[in-house]
Amino acid sequence: MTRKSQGIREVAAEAGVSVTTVSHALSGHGVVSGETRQRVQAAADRLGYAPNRIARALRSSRSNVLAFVGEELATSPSAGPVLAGAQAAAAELGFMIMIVNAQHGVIDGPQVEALLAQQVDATIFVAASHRAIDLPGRLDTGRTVLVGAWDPARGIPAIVPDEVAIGRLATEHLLRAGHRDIVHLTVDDGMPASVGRAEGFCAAMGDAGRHPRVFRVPGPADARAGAAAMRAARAADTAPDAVFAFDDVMAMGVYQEAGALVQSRLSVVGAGDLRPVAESLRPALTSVALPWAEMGRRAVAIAVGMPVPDAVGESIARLPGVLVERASVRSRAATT
Amino acid sequence: MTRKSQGIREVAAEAGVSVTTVSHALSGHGVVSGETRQRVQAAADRLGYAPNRIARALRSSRSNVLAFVGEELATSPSAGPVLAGAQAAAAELGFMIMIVNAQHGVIDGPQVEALLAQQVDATIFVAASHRAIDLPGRLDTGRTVLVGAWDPARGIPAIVPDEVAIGRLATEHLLRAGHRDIVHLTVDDGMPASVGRAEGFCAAMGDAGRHPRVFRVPGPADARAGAAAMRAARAADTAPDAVFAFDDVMAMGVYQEAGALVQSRLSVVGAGDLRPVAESLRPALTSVALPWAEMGRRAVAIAVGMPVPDAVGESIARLPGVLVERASVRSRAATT
DNA sequence: CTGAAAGCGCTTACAG
DNA sequence: CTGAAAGCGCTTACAG
Repeated sequence: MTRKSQGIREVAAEAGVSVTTVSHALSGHGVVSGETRQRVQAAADRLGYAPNRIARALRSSRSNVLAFVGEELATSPSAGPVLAGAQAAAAELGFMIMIVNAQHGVIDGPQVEALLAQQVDATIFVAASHRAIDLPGRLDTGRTVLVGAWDPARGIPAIVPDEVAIGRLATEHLLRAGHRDIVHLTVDDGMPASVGRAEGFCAAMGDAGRHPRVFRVPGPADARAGAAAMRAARAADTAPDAVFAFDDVMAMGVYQEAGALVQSRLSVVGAGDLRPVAESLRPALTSVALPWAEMGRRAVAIAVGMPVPDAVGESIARLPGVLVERASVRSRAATT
Repeated sequence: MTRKSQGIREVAAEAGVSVTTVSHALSGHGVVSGETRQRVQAAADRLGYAPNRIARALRSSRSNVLAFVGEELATSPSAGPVLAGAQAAAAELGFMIMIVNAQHGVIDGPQVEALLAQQVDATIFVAASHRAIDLPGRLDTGRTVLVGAWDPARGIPAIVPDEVAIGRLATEHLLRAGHRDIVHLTVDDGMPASVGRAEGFCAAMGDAGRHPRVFRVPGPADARAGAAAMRAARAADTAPDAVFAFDDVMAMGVYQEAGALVQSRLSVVGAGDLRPVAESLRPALTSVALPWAEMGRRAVAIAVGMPVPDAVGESIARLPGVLVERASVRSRAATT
């Protein structure tokens, strides 16, 4: 299996040049004649040679590995998609990803030390929920990027979903379908997701000249909350013809509370694009997908391109969501 | 931030010993007097020294990093939990985890090469669905363990869920609750999960002296399939008093098809413990959780303890699931 | 354009 | 028990 260690020396011998030249030719860093480069490449191919990344890292002090510190890797819906996006981007750039899990929001000290001892080139911290955080000092190396969170106290580059745009997107989709009496069902937890989406909803309704009606219930944003909010909306109101729920799980509560209506004439859109839920509901739920994979990709791009410590400027990038249309929005003759 | 590189030399100077002694003292590999060890330790602590893992890896040719190759990291429900379990176990053992994603079941060649060039000590391959696979040759290094899959052609250690035990567990729970007319709703895809769980169901029913009735519909195992199977069961049969659905999503279909019954007197148990679904349903769904985190832990234990290539013996470990009780199983007077 | 030499930060025989 | 020396496999000034 493991071929008898083919090192740079064997390649040099095979190509009839020095190891220095092999290094130059293969890394593209030195200046080598085209002819030599080809001979070296051919020799390397023949031997199946790939430079030892450990040796390279030790010598050059660039490991080409990125640390991925994820909160609640096991259960957070964002963890997998962000990680997959980051991994893909890293692969394209020749980087590997090393992970550590932050259970219950706390990062194991020894794990962080190990990461640093591993000489990672930068670290990506991924929050389980969109919020402000206080990054542990040891991680604040000047080569860190935050995903799904930001650190108000430090100038760390962050990349988060554009919650306002997400609320707008959902609402405008409903408006385009001809709905006018649209309510927004959400939770009063004061988090960026709920306040941002509500804000986007209100803005879109305002632009359309409609009065935005928002029904907030106490969190957490589960099916029970969705049902409760729907109940409140029906009690307070002439029947709405569409609802924008804070997320897919709350939308599921809407189905439970008003199943017959949803079957017949109430349109609903959720957010989060939680596949097993959105696809299983009937009618299948239209939802705004959060840009998790893209967030992962961007995080890697920033991390890799990051100049040396303290040259980074503070900045928060907000990424839009994307609408995933399924069957829960019926179009309806516009009546104003 | 980054302290001016505190190396083993600085520690040696601080402790007034040689670097050799520092290495011996800190690694625990050499024989050092207790007094010396303490002096070294104190010096290391004072300087905040942690050995450079890259240098250590290069010299000792043990990187203390494990490769985690996961299929469909973004969407597989098992990926997160397995990864979290593996990460926790690795941390305890002083190992780090490096990940690569296998999109659509294919592993990027360059990525695998990079993994090997990274000198990972072993690799853990995690399948998105329980099945037989054919591990890419380059990964078959003699230091690989499979999770959620096995390779019939090679003697690679594998660890999978015990589907039969899972079927048994769900069924026996229903039997213990006093149910007798229990049906199993599943899919005819011939995969280990569906055939194993059905087998466990039949065995448990047999033990209880009941005739096992299994309704199979064409896959995939989505809510539509669950509803169809439920429809078939009701058509074929006097009404069952309980159903064991292949998984939580099919169970959701049962709720959709027979909502009133589920509210009033039909007990149901699912499998997979898909949180957003199981917790959102009403009544909340009792489900058998798959042992994903434990599978991850075990995989790491095997990987770390793995002797040198070709000393490994073929073996498949099957782990039981655990019942997560919620509200969908009512107990009922036993009537035989 | 090419190569001899030093060295990244450790660990590991090997002597003492 | 302790330490001087070699060396892991590369890259990187530096000469030629």
